Amino acid sequence: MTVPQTRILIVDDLLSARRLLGSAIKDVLAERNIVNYALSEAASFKEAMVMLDQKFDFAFVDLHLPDGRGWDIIRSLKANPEIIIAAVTVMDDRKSVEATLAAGADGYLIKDVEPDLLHYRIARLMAGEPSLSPAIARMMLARFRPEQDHQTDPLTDREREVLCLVGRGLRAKEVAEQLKISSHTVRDHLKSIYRKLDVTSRAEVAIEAQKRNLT
Amino acid sequence: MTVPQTRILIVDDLLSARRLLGSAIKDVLAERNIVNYALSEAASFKEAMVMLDQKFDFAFVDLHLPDGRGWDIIRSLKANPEIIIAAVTVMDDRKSVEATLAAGADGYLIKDVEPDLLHYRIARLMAGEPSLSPAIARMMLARFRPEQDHQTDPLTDREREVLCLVGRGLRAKEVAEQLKISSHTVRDHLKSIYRKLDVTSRAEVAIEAQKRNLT
DNA sequence: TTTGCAATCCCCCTTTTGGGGGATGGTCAC
DNA sequence: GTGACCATCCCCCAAAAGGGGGATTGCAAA
Repeated sequence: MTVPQTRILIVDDLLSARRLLGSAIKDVLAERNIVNYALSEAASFKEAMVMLDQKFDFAFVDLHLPDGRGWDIIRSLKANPEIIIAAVTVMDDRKSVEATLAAGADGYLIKDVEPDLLHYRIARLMAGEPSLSPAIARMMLARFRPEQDHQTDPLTDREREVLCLVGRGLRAKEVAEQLKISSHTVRDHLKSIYRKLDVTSRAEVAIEAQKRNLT
Repeated sequence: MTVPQTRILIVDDLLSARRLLGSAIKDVLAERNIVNYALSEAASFKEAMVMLDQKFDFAFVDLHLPDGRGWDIIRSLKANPEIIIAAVTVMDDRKSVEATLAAGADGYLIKDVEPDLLHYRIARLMAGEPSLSPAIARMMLARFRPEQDHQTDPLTDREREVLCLVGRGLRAKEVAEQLKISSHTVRDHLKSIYRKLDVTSRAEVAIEAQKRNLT
């Protein structure tokens, strides 16, 4: 029997949460006929940190620990690129979600969900598929949509074009060549953009362009 | 009986694909005890365009039509913000996926998938949850990860600080005040950043800062 | 110890920007 | 036709940015 052991880590300060997750995970493992596994648990940030030198195949990490940030644990665990990590937490705001995904999480499980759904998501996750709770997926989708309503956007079409190009880092002269207009005109449009968006530099314009997904 | 009718649109140039989708959708509708529905089909971009004045509750749109781009259909349909749209297509590259989500799609179904899974995803989608095929979800996740390893990052800590502030749109003088150093020094660091990142303007620096999540 | 590099400061110069002005022709609504 | 925009072009000027140079301190590695 030289089947490599499947190593799983659960990080959560609440015993009940660890139990719930643990049993769901065991169910999934049983379904997949995996018997050779080791399930480790950490009840705090500190406990987790001392386990980080070990290699795990899967990790379920609560983001809000009393003594530390789950994101840092995720980042450290991802030093092993093979690992699959799920963030486990209550609902969070957009910035937390993005930070979590940026840290390297492959899934984002909302805690208080029906057991069936939890089981399903864990199964998918362990099969190697990213798994996001619907609310999280919705946030991610929103990230890709140009957020400004076209009604509220005070910019004209031409100004948006200029915004886009300047947002890519082009100088006035380059934008002028691209649009086949005078560089004077480019700067005029830029002035309008500054006025309308209340900014005063190209760096800010670049930021605005990013916000509007005009890359 | 004044229950409002559920209106569904399928856009695909292949008859077989329309049949497959249609039957899966009917199954889901049956499951949810919805009998009062109308299923419309369009076999081409042109056919779809003439139907856009109608209001639909759900739409399943193939992206690659012989005579037009599915994205444009999605964008038009989204004029009704209540609609739920799924892009239906074969696997695509990252830019297409992003364009699709930006156009307003709530789901992204890969065509040649097991019928069970298709059924499941459609059910989820019609329940109002975003639904992405695993491969698509993976791409989206990748979008959030900082792509450069910190090892390869040639910038010093101080330079990263400057990068961050300039990336927020501050001018040299303002950065200098913030860091309590001379504006000369700020510009020196900026020069190093330009050299190391191979850029030549603050706008580009702002873009880089965004990429690195140093907002 | 010498070498290298990060961090700090300064000077010079040219180009670009930011902000103000004015001008023309076009379109669209009232 | 008279405003109200929009897009286009131009001028001026001060400030900022971009790109060289040189210099010092301190620290860590070779």
